[in-house]
Amino acid sequence: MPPIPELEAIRKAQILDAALRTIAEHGCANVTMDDICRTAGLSKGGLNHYYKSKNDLFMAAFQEFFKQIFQRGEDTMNLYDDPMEKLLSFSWLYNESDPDLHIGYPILFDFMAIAVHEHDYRKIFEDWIENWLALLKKALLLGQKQDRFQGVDPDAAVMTISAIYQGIATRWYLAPDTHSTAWALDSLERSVRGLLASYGETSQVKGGGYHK
Amino acid sequence: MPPIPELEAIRKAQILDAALRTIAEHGCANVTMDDICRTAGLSKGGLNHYYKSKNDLFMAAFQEFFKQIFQRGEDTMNLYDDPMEKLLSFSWLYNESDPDLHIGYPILFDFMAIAVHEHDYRKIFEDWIENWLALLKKALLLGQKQDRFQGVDPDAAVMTISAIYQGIATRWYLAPDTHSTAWALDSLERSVRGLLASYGETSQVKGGGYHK
DNA sequence: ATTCAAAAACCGACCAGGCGGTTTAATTAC
DNA sequence: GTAATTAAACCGCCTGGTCGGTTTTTGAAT
Repeated sequence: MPPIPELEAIRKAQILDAALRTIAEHGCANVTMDDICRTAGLSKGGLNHYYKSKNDLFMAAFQEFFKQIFQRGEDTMNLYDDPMEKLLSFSWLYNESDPDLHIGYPILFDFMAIAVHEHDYRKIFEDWIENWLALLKKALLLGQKQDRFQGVDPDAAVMTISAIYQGIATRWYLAPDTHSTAWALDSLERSVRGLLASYGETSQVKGGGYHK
Repeated sequence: MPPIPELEAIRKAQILDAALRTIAEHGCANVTMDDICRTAGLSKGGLNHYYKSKNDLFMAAFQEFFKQIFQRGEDTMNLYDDPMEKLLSFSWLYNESDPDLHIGYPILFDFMAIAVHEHDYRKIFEDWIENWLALLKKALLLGQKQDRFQGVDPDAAVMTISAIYQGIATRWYLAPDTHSTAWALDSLERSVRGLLASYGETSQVKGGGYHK
């Protein structure tokens, strides 16, 4: 008989949270089940009751992670009305005083390294990206409904914008001494505005030389 | 007696190459010394003669990797005379039929995941980035000497350009089904041109709303 | 209300396998 | 013959997963 129906959900959330924090601290390669047990305040057997294997736990933890991060992005974007502000609303990714990010970035890097080799993990990553793109696309199409971003190819543009976010994030997090937050924010805005403007100037940018 | 004096250099190169290929195939977390030995055509004892520990070998392998990649970037860039062409000359990073890249990307992802936690690794990454930035900066300054890229802040701009390369690369490699090579090349060119143009339009892009 | 049985939740000692590193034996070159 | 280099057997540690046992909770029976 289940003592309380929601106990399982509580325990699982507790374990996933512990797993994510432990992975972020030690890195996937070095983390042991014992570490996670200790962080979660459970024994090996107790943990095993909810997740059969290490891989099961990791998969669940990563999915939970991506869900949370995306939710935060969506919520933050919805705070803005202006399409361009929506597109630039993910600047919270470059907030060095946000403790969640110091868990999130290590996990993301670890995850991508695994995704290179493991198909299941790669699929999760791809789906996550698809969600981001859909979110950005909504903002971009809203702008086009207001006669802005003329000539912009929505699908290609949101892929690029999202990639720019990621590129800046990579440098901002891994080489913070040289890549300041101010640089990240300025770069993001310049790049995104520049990209969108590039569609307006010419329908085909390829092949032509650059003449100021 | 060493049959040939330069045997050590040959063996080390052979081992490093084997290590890089093995890491790329299996991922850092799963690779064993035995794997590398087998790939290198050496025994455990033989390998141990040249590299005392796994960590020694990995450090050396990663340094070798970054050296090679950078060398290739520098060589390729030097094939071009036009500053803008130089800035865009790293498009070989998005050549899916280049077998070296299918070794390079896995290694880079693995390396970054480790660099998050290990200071020594992070330092190698930062130095590598510094080298790229210096390379790009040379091209950009050459352009400014030709009265192009006016108003562009060289240091900030090359950081952004380099970050854009990385962001596009991340998506292009990890989600190739949706992020085609054509998209990568087009995105790169649009983003870089757009970024550089953004400096010319206004000296301060921040704070203002976007009005088409 | 109290007792009791059954099921769920939880614990932690234990085990087998795999790993990095070491040591010992064999082989080669001169 | 000897020194140097390679090969392979070996060792000890660590880890993930198992498994019997223990506690806790529930619901029914008295």
